[in-house]
Amino acid sequence: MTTIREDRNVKRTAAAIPAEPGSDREEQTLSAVAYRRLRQDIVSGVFAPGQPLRLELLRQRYGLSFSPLREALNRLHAERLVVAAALRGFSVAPVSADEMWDATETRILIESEALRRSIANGDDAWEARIVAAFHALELQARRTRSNAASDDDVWQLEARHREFHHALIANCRSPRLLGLADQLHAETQRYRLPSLTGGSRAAIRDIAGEHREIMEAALGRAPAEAVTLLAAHYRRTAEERAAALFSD
Amino acid sequence: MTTIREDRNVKRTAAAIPAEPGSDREEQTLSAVAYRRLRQDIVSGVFAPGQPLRLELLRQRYGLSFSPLREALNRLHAERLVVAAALRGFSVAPVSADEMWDATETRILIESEALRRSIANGDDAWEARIVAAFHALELQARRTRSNAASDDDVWQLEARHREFHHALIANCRSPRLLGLADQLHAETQRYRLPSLTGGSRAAIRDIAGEHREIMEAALGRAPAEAVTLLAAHYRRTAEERAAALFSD
DNA sequence: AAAGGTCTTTCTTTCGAAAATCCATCCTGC
DNA sequence: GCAGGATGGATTTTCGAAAGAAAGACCTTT
Repeated sequence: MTTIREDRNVKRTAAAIPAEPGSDREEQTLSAVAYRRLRQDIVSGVFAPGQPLRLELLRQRYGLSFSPLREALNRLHAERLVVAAALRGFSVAPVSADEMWDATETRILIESEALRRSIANGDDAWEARIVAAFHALELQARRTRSNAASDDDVWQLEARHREFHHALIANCRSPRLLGLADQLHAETQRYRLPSLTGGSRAAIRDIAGEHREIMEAALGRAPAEAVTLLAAHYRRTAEERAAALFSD
Repeated sequence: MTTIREDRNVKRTAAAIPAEPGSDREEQTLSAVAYRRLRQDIVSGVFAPGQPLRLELLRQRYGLSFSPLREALNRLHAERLVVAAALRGFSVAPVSADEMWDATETRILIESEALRRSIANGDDAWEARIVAAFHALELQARRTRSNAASDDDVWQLEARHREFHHALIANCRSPRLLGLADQLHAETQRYRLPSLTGGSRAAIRDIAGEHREIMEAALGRAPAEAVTLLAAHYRRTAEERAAALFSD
């Protein structure tokens, strides 16, 4: 009891300070905390696909009350990461080959268009961001592959990968396309294979090379080629995952 | 004692009846009621764009408590129909020419792909549904135009229009594309002009003719042509609305 | 022993109030 | 006169409990 009140007072005070730029800003509401943490835990597989998300369990895990949890679950439901059955609560959305391919092809549709527009609007800052993201991704990939990769290394690699793909389409000037790309990224991310993250199969595919080709086509203002390469990149990833997860 | 048992038994029995098909099924939860009604009221302009959605107001209007209202608002937030500011509540998403065009072009992207796939997968039932929807739309359009159109006529016309466009893409076999099409339909519907619904400008454009051409291209298995016509149809509508609403 | 119905348990959903926050207004001190 | 801070009312957000529904346990009856 006391601990809770103390905690909350601390947060209040912190929230009153107007968010120093550059620093990790304090979350504004508990609903936002619940949303962020739940999304992360679903995408990263802490909760298995199909698993019922019992409110009492979540309440204990996150130390929150029902209201913010239900709000977060409703948002995730709209994003297709959880399914809801009336009067029977929420579950993690199930996975299947069909769902994975639907998410993958929809992602290709969205990001292809976003990439075309991003190239058309491309400027110096856009190019610089892509080059920087590619470089950071390569460094982190090497770091993750070489020595025994820590969990943080794997997490960093995913963040760099996300940033690289986001940088490519960042100049498309469509808030909807960017939002959908983010959402579909989260959905496809659920099919990521733990065994492959730094494993042997990765060597078969020259992922870094694929990234480089996409980047060069984008910077060279060759939209058709860039889109073809990007689609192939995503389809290869999906095929790899389908083969391992659904044993086609 | 007895009363309690009776009450519970009565409700059990009612709930146990498995929702007679065709009849208006009882809404399962109050959250679902709140979602449906709020969405309708936002799309149809009962709440003006930008207007704050005060919870107390909504509570009185719908006779619901905070919890189901907040859940509905969160879902609508994910659909971009309402915007949320932390600790300052929800507002109806504002409208602008930029937003309208983003919604329109995104809708064209989604529905074009869905239409291509729908044509590729098309079967007899799909064709029949399109023809039936087109016919029903024409009848209702005539009914709405001829005599003094009642509010119900206008509402019916919108429903027929929605069903026609939905029938075209219904066979695409992608739950995501269908869901996004529905969502983007709601967003673009907000820019509908009351003055034009049965008004004079409608005569300038041969909307029924555009619909017929799209249908014929689809039934004739000419995906490229169908997609071109559909995109032109949506762009013309958007141009009309931009001219009237944002006085370009 | 099986079928059918009733009770118990578990869980979701809803409610109303309490806590926390924002915003506008007013007051104080310079 | 005005900047700056306190104050009050309106509003959102959160909480914990009560109500409602589903699933399984249990008991009766045949």
